[in-house]
Amino acid sequence: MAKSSSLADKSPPRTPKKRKAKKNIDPSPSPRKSPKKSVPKKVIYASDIEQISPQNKWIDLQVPPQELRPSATLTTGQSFSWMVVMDSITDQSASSAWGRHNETMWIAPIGNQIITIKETPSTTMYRVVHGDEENITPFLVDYFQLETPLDPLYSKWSERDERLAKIANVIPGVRIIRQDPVECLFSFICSSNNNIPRITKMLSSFRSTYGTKILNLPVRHFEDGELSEPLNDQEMEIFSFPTLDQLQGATEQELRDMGLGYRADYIVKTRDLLMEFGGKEFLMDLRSKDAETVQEELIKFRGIGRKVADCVALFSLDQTEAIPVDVHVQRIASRDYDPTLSQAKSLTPTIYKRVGDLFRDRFDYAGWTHSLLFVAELPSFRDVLPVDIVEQMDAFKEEEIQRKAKEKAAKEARKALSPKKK
DNA sequence: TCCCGGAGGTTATCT
DNA sequence: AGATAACCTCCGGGA
Repeated sequence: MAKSSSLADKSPPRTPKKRKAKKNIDPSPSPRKSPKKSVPKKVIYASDIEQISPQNKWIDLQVPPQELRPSATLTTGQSFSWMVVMDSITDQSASSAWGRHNETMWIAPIGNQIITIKETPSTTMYRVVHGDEENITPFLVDYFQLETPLDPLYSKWSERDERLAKIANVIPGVRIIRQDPVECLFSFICSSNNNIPRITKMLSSFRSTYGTKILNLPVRHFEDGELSEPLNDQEMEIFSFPTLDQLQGATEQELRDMGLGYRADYIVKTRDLLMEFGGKEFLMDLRSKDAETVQEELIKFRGIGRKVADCVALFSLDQTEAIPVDVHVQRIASRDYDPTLSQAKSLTPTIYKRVGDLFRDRFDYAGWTHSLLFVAELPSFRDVLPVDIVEQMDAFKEEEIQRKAKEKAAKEARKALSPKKK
């Protein structure tokens, strides 16, 4: 029986081109890579933002820390839209929200609005910086899924897992955000084999190339603890995330030139297939489908494997049991639930499911649980965790280094022994 | 200074 | 089913 499916017919086998022999074929060897001349960091400063649409007041979402902590929710890598707003000089502001929990203020374009969020000790506030104030509260209640009480989930998880209980105790309010599926889909295609700073950069140029300009935000320089005056000559342009329609003209070459790399091809093909399937509506309909169907449908898109599919499912399609398994999640599972997992050579489909099941078997809303455990691993949360938890993490990390070194040595030895086979 | 491997994966090919 | 190489690009650590 022919092994080629109709899908395979459409995508010709990749030409077995070999890797380019030469490594650095960069045509322009970066004229002068200015040697670490400390570039002043551009920051968004709170008092500058306050002056935009001053008639719009801060509104209290009336949600206690146990139910929502933006500092632990916007920093987990589930959304690439939120930017840190610096609200004091002591704040060592980063430009992206990734991995930071000491911040208290953020700003993001959501749809065609720009919203800023402020975390206080007792609640979370928001202010509409740009756009219609109407109905933003219900929108944010939906966005943060506040109708799903988090505290009872924390309690149930904690009963089930002593270690998690210790973490839950010190990291309240980690939630899954309910994002726009189209944005989520394209964003996570960009995340493959990639790191957060670069993903953020790629998406930023993606937005500015195809999205709609919403507003200019004033920026300042921050260097050596000094904050400059607002830079009148440069502002940060904020764009909406492009709609499917706005992406119609995008070509692979164009996307490559933007620095998306081989993902350029994925974006174009996914756009086309999504149009064929019915566009955004197709994705919205998946919200009411079961987990397997959602996986199955998402994996049909180019550039979307299990991991990315589960990201999209969890972060935008209401699939509360979806667990995006990456090397980090596998580490957690291996360390805390099933040591035999460390034997696994690679993240095969079987292992992938096994890892996810370890969470799903223990916890309701396992995708949400995994997020809390994932957050706990971020370096910036070390100082709030109990000592024994941190020690255990470090010990395992050390073990892992040893194991890897051993594996590497064994591999080298094998290679040296085996007669070079071409 | 240069070079290499890894970074929150996916795809195709080969056992 | 599992293992492996290739893939854009950027960046930090080791030689």
